[in-house]
Amino acid sequence: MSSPKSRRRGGATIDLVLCSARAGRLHVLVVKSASGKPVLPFVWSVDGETLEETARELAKDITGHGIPWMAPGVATASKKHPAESALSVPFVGVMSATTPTASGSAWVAVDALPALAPRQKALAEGALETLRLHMDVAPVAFRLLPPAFTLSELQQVYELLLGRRLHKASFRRALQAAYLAEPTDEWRSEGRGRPAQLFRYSPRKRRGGHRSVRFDLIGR
Amino acid sequence: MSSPKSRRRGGATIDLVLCSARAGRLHVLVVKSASGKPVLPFVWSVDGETLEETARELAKDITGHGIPWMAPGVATASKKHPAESALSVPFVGVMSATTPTASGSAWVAVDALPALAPRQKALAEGALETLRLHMDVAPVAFRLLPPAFTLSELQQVYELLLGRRLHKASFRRALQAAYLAEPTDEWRSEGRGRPAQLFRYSPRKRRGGHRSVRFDLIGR
DNA sequence: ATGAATAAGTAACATTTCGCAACTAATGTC
DNA sequence: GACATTAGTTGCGAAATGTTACTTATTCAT
Repeated sequence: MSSPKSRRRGGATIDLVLCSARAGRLHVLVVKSASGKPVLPFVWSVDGETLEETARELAKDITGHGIPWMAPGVATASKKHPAESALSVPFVGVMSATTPTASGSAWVAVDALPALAPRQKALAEGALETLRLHMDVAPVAFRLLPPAFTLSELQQVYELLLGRRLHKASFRRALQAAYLAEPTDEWRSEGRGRPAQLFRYSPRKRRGGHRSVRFDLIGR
Repeated sequence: MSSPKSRRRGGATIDLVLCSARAGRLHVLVVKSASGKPVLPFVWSVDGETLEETARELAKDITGHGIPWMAPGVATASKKHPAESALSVPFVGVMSATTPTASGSAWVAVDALPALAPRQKALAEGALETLRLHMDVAPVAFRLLPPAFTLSELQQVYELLLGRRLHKASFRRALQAAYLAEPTDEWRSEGRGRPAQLFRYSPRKRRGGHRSVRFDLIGR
């Protein structure tokens, strides 16, 4: 897990919570530790690099791909870490469920986690909150999907993140008004029902773009 | 800065970015280090305590008061720290500008910071982003005010956080619809103009409370 | 005192957004 | 071909929001 050049700077590890959406549930990537137990990927903090740079390198080592969106999570020092690190600085990344998963790693649902070390379990469970915090301001939902996706898929991801069902027509109207997605000329037939048009994330420059006051979510 | 019981766990410091709003600008609390230079309050991470617990204790030591709202910031390992800590875990707290400031500490505007160590300067400059990230979901603006405040004061804090002017009537209607503030029977005369009624933050149980899709802020 | 200046607070109206239901369209299954 | 299933659209009433204008209460200058 720890490359030869790494030093145990500060006894802090960078822990990765890589997320994808499968079957309407949030999943995180789990690997096997040297002792065979399931762990979130982690690495000792490396001098001379940004924490996020280190996290992205680790992610690339594990998945073989760059991570389309990533944000820092909530640093945690309490509870037991698999490598006994004093402090974990988590990074929460998202990727498409269609990205091939390397052997030795597995996607597990966050609401049915295996026997992770307590700290890593808490980090994984905190990932959804981090995603929710950023989803209004960053293309989190879009990055949980492959480059081409259907609007139903996008809506399902939003429903997963928000934890509630959405209305189809309202969802599409709002999306269109924001000029965030562009239709491609491709269609996908999922078996039953009418084929769906594929869209691409392509934010166009918008006028206005001023955020308004939002009282409705304060205090639960 | 570092109490006798503290150990340099992990070479990580907890750095405090205490914020208040004064004259329409965001201010942070700066203290004098042993060598006389201005620094953000910090402490070496303490074993057996939650990071936030440690941060709250430090804040109480510095200000003499509890902090009405606090959130973890973005952990940073790059740039120079005043104590050469390998890693900073910042906490961003807010308090009323009316809270008496202890001697030896001073409020400075974030857009006119003194010669802080580069890392702490970056932490202070990142505070506004952290506040913005949470303001829709937590009573950040209310906690930047004293328990009793006028609606104009509240609006000014929102304008500071959002970075733009708001319309008075819309602001008040939205606030009323959210059942977040309760009028007191007190009024305050600020010198010129009609006296303003004082309000108190008192979130009442609301029906619904379901958050909606928000595309309008994605991708700047 | 009277009235200008200033700031708080309200009312009314146009515009936009949103929730909802009903509808059309394209595909697979029996 | 009838039917189930999923995608996508349309129209309407309700609710939220932006804007302008107005009223109320106070200080300050004359």
